[in-house]
Amino acid sequence: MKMDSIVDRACQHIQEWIVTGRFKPGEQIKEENISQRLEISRPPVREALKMLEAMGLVVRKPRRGVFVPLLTRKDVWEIYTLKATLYELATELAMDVITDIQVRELETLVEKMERIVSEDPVDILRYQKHHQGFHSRLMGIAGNGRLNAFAANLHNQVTPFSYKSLQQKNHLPASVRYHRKIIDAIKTGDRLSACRLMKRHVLDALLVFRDMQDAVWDEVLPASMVMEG
Amino acid sequence: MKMDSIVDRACQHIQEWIVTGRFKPGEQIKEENISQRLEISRPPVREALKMLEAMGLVVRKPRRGVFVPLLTRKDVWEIYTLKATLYELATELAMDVITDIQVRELETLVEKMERIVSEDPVDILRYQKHHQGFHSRLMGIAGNGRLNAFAANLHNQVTPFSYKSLQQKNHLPASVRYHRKIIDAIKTGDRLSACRLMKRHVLDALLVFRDMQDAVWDEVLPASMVMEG
DNA sequence: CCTATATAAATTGTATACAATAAACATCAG
DNA sequence: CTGATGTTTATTGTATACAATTTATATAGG
Repeated sequence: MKMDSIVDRACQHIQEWIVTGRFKPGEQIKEENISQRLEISRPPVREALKMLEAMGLVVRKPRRGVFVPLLTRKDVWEIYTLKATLYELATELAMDVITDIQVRELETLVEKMERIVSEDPVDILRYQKHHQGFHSRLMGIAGNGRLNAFAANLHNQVTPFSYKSLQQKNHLPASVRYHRKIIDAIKTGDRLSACRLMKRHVLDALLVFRDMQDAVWDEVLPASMVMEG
Repeated sequence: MKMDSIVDRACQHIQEWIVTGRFKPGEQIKEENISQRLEISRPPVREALKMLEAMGLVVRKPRRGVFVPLLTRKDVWEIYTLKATLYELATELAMDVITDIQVRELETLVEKMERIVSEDPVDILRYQKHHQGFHSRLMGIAGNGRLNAFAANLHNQVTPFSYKSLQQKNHLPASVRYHRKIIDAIKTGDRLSACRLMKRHVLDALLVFRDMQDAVWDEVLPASMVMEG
């Protein structure tokens, strides 16, 4: 049963709207707009926006309003540098406690990813689903709640920008190869390789960004893109 | 000039009161208490508490109120595991861009720490000041704002618990030795050693925690303990 | 025709007021 | 005397109302 307060629900909704692109980078988020959309009054909306502000998912210009952040190249660098190290740590922690069954579950996901990429046409949404499943499952095995929450938060901060690049399916083969290597390293207990591969996999997304300098953000993402943390 | 909103000021004040132990772990933070102490009304206080909730500096029990978290052993493990990796990353990033002058500045701080530890009695507060100065300066050189903010946040989460252990001055010699080794590794450009030493230095604090299982949290810290981020 | 200023509209920032829920206490039955 | 139940009180949750500031627009002057 969901007994969240209306503030937490508002927070979830706004976050989803930001991450999925219904609110686009640079766009202003007006309190009254949200309050009548959610049929609540303004104070809870303000509290929700303050939470998102603390999470870095919106920025506040004093006396002007709150806006979806426009990430600079440095922002993207900051986020991916952190994300890479965090996922590396998750891999390290997970390998300390992972069971054979869990390894098999991860490999099953990788096999699904491989199958989807080999098909034509490539079902990107299904690939994304399994890709996210792989990483979120690994995070769960790592068992560090704060690590998980922060990594998910960083993910949400860049998703509105990275979605278009993910559609460029020319990067998928490289992605799936990384996951094959990672799961093989995990299977053989090669911690160092697994960690290094994971780090490089995340960092590779930075290269993807370089190609789409000034893309247009008019796409709307499916709700499944939002990471709960 | 500080033109923060009263919400941000309230947030700062409450955070300081938590980190310095004026609000103790487990204690309830009542909205009206804060509002009359700061001579503002309750809505801004609520917004400030929501920010702190998003930061993990307070926990909310629905319809009960907000409380200063009581960290479990797992919480402490989560925080220090993350903090160690984050400081390791900061060292790595800093070494990519650090100048000779900045290295000298860091070494000066280490020398001051060495001098203070060799004195009798040991001025722990002055030691702490330089110790924090060393790490925050290194973070600044690393140049990743999100890394800095998150590391500071983790630091603030454990400070109310670690303060008493820091008073146990038997750990200081080991601490200062670590910093000497770290700065030497930085001077010689030995990245791997510098990073490993930094990581182990942070993780060492976990051992300190083991000694103070069920300490009493009746101390009040100086305001200088609060990390701005 | 362009620019600057003044006025009006819209939006955020803050306070006051009310409703709902949970904890504390007292009262009464066993 | 102990335990349960009802009442009271305190605190959070939510809504409404008002103040302050900024931006957009319109008008007047150069």
